[in-house]
Formats: sequence, structure tokens, C-alpha cells
Amino acid sequence: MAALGELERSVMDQLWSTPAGLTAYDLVDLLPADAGKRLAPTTVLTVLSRLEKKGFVTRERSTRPHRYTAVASRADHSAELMRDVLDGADDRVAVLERFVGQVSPAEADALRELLLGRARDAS
Amino acid sequence: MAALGELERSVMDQLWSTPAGLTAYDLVDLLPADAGKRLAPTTVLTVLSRLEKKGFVTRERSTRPHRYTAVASRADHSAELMRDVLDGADDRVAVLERFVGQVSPAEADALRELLLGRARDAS
DNA sequence: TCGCGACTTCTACACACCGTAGAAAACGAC
DNA sequence: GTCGTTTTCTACGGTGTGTAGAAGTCGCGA
Repeated sequence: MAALGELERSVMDQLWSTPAGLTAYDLVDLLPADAGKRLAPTTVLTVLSRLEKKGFVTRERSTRPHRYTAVASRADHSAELMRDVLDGADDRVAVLERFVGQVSPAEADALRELLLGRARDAS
Repeated sequence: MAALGELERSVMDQLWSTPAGLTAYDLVDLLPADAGKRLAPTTVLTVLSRLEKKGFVTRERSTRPHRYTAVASRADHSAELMRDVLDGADDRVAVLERFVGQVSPAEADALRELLLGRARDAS
């Protein structure tokens, strides 16, 4: 999966938080506006185009300010990134071992719970 | 964690496969040598310097051709990447849910096993 | 229907990172 | 002290990203 730049990431964060989608002008208002200086609408449009090309967003062209929506949810995206890392490793069990060794107790509990669910589905 | 370029990744792969470490000249021999054209030693030295600055390798300066070794194992590296993704998400349980939903049965078994181990340690 | 304002696309530039390696410096054995 | 080996310095081209002006398009209101 293609990587995201900093601004691209900020845009995706907003889109992930708003499943109904946003226009470029909504995003100009929502994005940080460092030191009182807000981004130009064309800047936002450019990154939205790039995100569309990368497959992260789709746009509704029929409405006049186009409405952009995230293709996958934020959680889906993160899970896919983790999947990619795991797929890129040769010894997956070793990776999972390290991974399990560093998750918090709460995360470990959640994982156990989720894996039980999987086991139920399989039977 | 800093990202790795393609050549940087190839170098790390070799170093991860050789815990005892390698010199730049070893690496020139080991790396792909596309179309009969092998890399210049200075090229390898450059990426090794960059990898050192990024904290991926350390070098032994006392021996004359310096010997470079990976700081973390390949599995540690992958696990840390997964950790980073998880940390970057706001709703970790949701991410884990998607993640568990897409792992293979064998991976799920491994995870269950590893989590049991963790539970034993905790008690 | 025609013009004007809103919106989008095109083009462009600066900057950072990476692959690549020559030039120059440093080191050490003889 | 010289010379080959090894390392460091410097540099350049390509690519990705942040940034936005210029130019084009679209559609509403007169």
C-alpha cells in the first residue's frame, strides 16, 4: 500500500472522522491552519486528487463542490498496514511472538476475546 | 520509526541474515548485482552510514574494514512496525478486530498459543 | 443565452529522501 | 614515508510531497 505524507494523513484523518464525506472547502476549515495561515483550497484539492489516485478516497462529481469520502475506515486502513508488515516478514510466527510480547494487557485481552470469536465461527 | 528505501531494505535483509555482521565489501558481493553491474563500495558505505544514522545498524570501528551489525532482529523490526501502526490508531480494539479477521488460521492458532503463554506469565 | 463567480484542473517550484558514485581524505602495513 | 585500502565528503538525478498560482470549466442568475 502506498504511504501517506503528513498533510495527506491529516486529510485522511478528517475524512475518516466524517463518513458522510467532506468537500475541499470543508477541509480548509478543518485542517490545522498553522500560525493563522490556512491552506489554499487548491492545495487541498491537489492532495485529494493524489489520494484519489492512490485509492484512498473517492469523489462524488455530481454535486458541485465535489464531495470526497474515504474508501476504507481508519481501522481497516491500520489493520491492512499491520497485515502488510506481517506479509513482508519471512518468519511470521516470530514476528507475532515479538508483537504479542509488547502489547498491553488490555490489548492482549481484546485479542484473546477476538480469537475466541474466530474459533466459534470456524466450528 | 524511519522508513527504509529499497536498497536500504536489501542491505538490512543481508544484515538480518548474518547476526555476526558484515563489511561493506561483503555486502557488495552479496547484493543483487543487477545486469552484471555490481554496486560501488562507496554506494554501500553511504547507505550503511544512513542506516547507522537512522539507528538500524551499529558499526565496529576498531577492525579495519568496519563491521556492521543490525541493531534489532528482523522479527523485532517487523513487530515494532506493527506496534507503531497500532499506536498510531485511536481505536486499537477496532484495529485488532479487523486484523484478527484477516489473519490465516495458522496465524490465529499461533496467536492463541502465544497469548496463552502471556496469560501464564501474568499469573 | 451570456457573463460572472464558484469550483476544478493544470502546471510548477522547493524541499526532502534515496540510489548512486567520484573525489578527497585518512589510515595502516611495509 | 609511501602506497594501497578504506572511509568520508560532496554531489547529482529521480521521485514524492507540500504548496499554490494560472488557466480552464461549469452552472446560475439576469
